[in-house]
Amino acid sequence: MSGFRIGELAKRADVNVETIRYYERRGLLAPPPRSASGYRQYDELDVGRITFIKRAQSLGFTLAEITDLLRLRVDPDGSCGDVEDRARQTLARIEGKVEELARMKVALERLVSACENGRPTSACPIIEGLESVRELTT
Amino acid sequence: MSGFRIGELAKRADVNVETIRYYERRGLLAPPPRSASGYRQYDELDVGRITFIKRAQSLGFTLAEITDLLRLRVDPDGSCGDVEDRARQTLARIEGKVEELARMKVALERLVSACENGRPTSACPIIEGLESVRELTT
DNA sequence: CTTGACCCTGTACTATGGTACAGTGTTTTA
DNA sequence: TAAAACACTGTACCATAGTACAGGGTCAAG
Repeated sequence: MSGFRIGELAKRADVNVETIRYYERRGLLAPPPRSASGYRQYDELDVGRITFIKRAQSLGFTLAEITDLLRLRVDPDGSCGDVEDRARQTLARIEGKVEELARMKVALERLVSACENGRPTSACPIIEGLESVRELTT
Repeated sequence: MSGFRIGELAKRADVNVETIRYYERRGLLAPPPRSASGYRQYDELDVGRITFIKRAQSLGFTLAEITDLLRLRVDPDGSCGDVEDRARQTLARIEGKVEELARMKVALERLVSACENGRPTSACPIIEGLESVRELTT
């Protein structure tokens, strides 16, 4: 269970050292234990935490939303109605995102197949692709 | 086909007027025709364009990437190998995003069901849900 | 026992994606 | 026919998410 310092964590999670300290300031990462000389001590779990933050970000979540996501948990003695609500809201957002991605996928696949057939496409096939899908879907 | 001005477009696409002018400066929207007095003239298609930009953004694409996406099209006389490549790369990214969302979904669903059972969860169920999907199998 | 590679805090700067005027012209409406 | 209401350009400002020092301490290797 090797502990390591911030530079090593930055390397493993493929982010800047300053980004890690920034996440700590923002409350996305809990202040880690310190060595006798004051160096931050991390472990493998921290790599996962940062990777999660980066992925969530690439899916269009803001750091504020991710902060909230990371705090979502069922408390042993707290009521959990609120947690459940927020989790369900996020689930709904995720489903919406998946649908949008599916639409973009169809539009891009059409573009690729137009390519393969050597057919030119309209001025904006992406948007038109999305619109024609909507005709079929709704 | 009713043409309308920037304020009306902003209202229909639910964005700020300044955002539309900003997108034009950035090259995300082509400069529209102007009225005799110099007012920008838009139509329904522009609503779709802006809606697309907003959605792509919420899926984690940057304006630079969206600009590229919007320009993706098969040219009548240009070679299309490059267009196809870029479209395929985007398709791969989209598939990756869908997978990540699916993982987040599972983690959140587990959280909700832990909630329903009144069981407390660990310090960070979201990340742990993503990492150890097999243990505990709800 | 010093040099180089790290780490610390604190503060300043940057890029992206807008937003908000200021100063001026145009349209609509009371 | 005047005053809202809207549009124009240009420039300045803002929030978010980092990134980059400055000025200093720690520590292993040579």
